[in-house]
Amino acid sequence: MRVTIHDIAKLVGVSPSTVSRALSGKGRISPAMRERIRKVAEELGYQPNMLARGLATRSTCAVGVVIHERHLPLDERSFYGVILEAIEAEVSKHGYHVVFSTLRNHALPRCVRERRVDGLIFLGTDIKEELVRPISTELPVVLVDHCIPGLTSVVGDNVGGGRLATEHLLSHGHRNIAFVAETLEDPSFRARFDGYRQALEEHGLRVRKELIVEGGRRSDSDRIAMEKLLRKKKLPTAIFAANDFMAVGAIRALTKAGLRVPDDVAVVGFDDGALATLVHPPLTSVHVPRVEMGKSAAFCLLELLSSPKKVSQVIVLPTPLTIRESCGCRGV
Amino acid sequence: MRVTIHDIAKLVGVSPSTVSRALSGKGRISPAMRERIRKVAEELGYQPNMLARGLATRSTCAVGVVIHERHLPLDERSFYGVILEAIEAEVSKHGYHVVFSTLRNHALPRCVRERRVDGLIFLGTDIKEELVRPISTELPVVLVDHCIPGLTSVVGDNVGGGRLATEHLLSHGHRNIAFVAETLEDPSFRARFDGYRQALEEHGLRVRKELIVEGGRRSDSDRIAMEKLLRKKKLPTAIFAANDFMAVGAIRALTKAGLRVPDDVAVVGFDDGALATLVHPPLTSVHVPRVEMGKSAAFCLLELLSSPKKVSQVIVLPTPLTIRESCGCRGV
DNA sequence: CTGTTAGCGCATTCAA
DNA sequence: TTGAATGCGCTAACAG
Repeated sequence: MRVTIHDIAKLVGVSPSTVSRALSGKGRISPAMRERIRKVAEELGYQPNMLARGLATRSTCAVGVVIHERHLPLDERSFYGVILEAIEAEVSKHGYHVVFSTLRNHALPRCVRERRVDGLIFLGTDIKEELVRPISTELPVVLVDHCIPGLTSVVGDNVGGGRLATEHLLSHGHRNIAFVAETLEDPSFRARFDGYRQALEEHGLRVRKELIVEGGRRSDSDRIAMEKLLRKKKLPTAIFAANDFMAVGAIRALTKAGLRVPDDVAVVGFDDGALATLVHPPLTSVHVPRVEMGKSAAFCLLELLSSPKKVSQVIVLPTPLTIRESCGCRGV
Repeated sequence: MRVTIHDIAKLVGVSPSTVSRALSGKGRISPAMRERIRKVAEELGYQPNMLARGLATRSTCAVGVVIHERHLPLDERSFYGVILEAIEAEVSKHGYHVVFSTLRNHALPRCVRERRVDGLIFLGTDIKEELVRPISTELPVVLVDHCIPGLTSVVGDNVGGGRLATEHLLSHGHRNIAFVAETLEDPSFRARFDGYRQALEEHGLRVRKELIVEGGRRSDSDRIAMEKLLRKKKLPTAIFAANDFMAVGAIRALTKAGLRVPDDVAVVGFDDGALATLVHPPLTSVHVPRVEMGKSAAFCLLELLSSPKKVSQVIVLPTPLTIRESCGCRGV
């Protein structure tokens, strides 16, 4: 049995509540007594049982990080791992723990049912409003990479990034720019597409249906999409891919087809993750600040936890373009 | 305030302890009464407060998953994300939660100090024995990707995989096979190297120092290593890379240098993650069964949790070679 | 400033 | 089979 405040109280000759006050930092207590108790606690190797404390204070000092299983696996293609990690780094600084869980069938996560967490961060676009809104009335909730009216969320500037990428290709003189994505049903990809459209329209160009290809939500989505694209009679001179995975797939498919990147077809991706520098030519890509997104989400949640009735906000993080070579620029 | 067993008790007209028995499934109770209570609980939307239950039963229904910060980021280069996910999938089936945390400075993870978890899974090779052994006397511990005598661990067959990869290259007729790694200080990479050596020696060949290159623990380790290698007067005809990241870097560096893969230099990697099919040519790689590793680790831990004094074991998972094209085989 | 009392929500004796 | 009493380890309200 581990040492409790009772053990310390007995040893010091005070009451347990005095020990509690000395150790929890709350409540008035004389500095001398506090030091004495602290020392004994230290010597005894006392560690508070946070579950007990939580039961008494009705707080858990834990936040849930929930990701929908559709966004899995958390492998080389996903960037939620980095966000998870950033959240953990941030909340742990403030004494909070991370309960990681996967959302299956849009069912209420067990960690909230069991009241194991004080707040929740949802990762990804596949979060149903019907699920989140009821939760948000009981617990502070922060969304990452997704927006629901009235809820605090942290997102990258997908529209702006889409414009940036497209404008960059336009500035290289391209007029036939394809848009390649897994699916336009995903809100993030849709937003990136909107940016693409805006940029085109501002340049007096129209979105041409035959230049939009989707590969579907599947592991070989890139291959499917590129097969569709390469089958067209007239190939685009540039491709804006909705994420790095598709961009890398595009480069591979183009190379295989005997086309040179960027000379025959330029490619720009979106995410700017580790993949971008792993391919040849190095991928020009819209940077999504994943670490900042995680940090920011954690920060927002901690804020909500400390001041319950804070107003919700949408934090849009900038997504600058990281220029490498696949767009046709000379290597930096 | 959420509904508690007292509310149910009052409504049904029984004592709280009866409700507890009915709902927790433990203790004798008449089936009729149980059903009655269950129904009311259902109607009231009762959800047990697991922290309270944990305090009473001194169990948390949570396991900690700890990764050393050196193995971060959890980005496209890491495969611990997948393992984490597999662990969560497995333990959640049994009602357990995952507390995810990062190990900094080899300090005792807070989740164990605060007794928030019933058991612990350590991910990665960078786990000091001095840290883990004391913990393991208090809590069941399972190691993934790392071995410490007397502790249960789940690892891939690194030595066997190293042999397999090397033998495959030997079977292609290669005699000058380089070994490229981030660092041989890492036990996994060291084991893969040992497999490489064994295979060579069994074929009457010796390890040649000039064919072993390390890039160091850094983000551009692949570049550093390949620069070293390409500077040699005599190039190898094949490269066995200690992981996919280095293999991909090798392919990129070779391509850049005007060499063809696999015609001029064959390449085999290790991990067989998503990267392997993202590069051109598709990477032949030793498969590390990450999902199985996670599942297996979770299973071991759950077993230790249910039967406390189970003997420790080392589970070695097979690492077959996934043949694609970078080794010189025709595409499958 | 400190001790006493009374829970937090649940499980688990022991009687009945 | 059920109820009453007690405790898990800690905090908090109220006295003193």
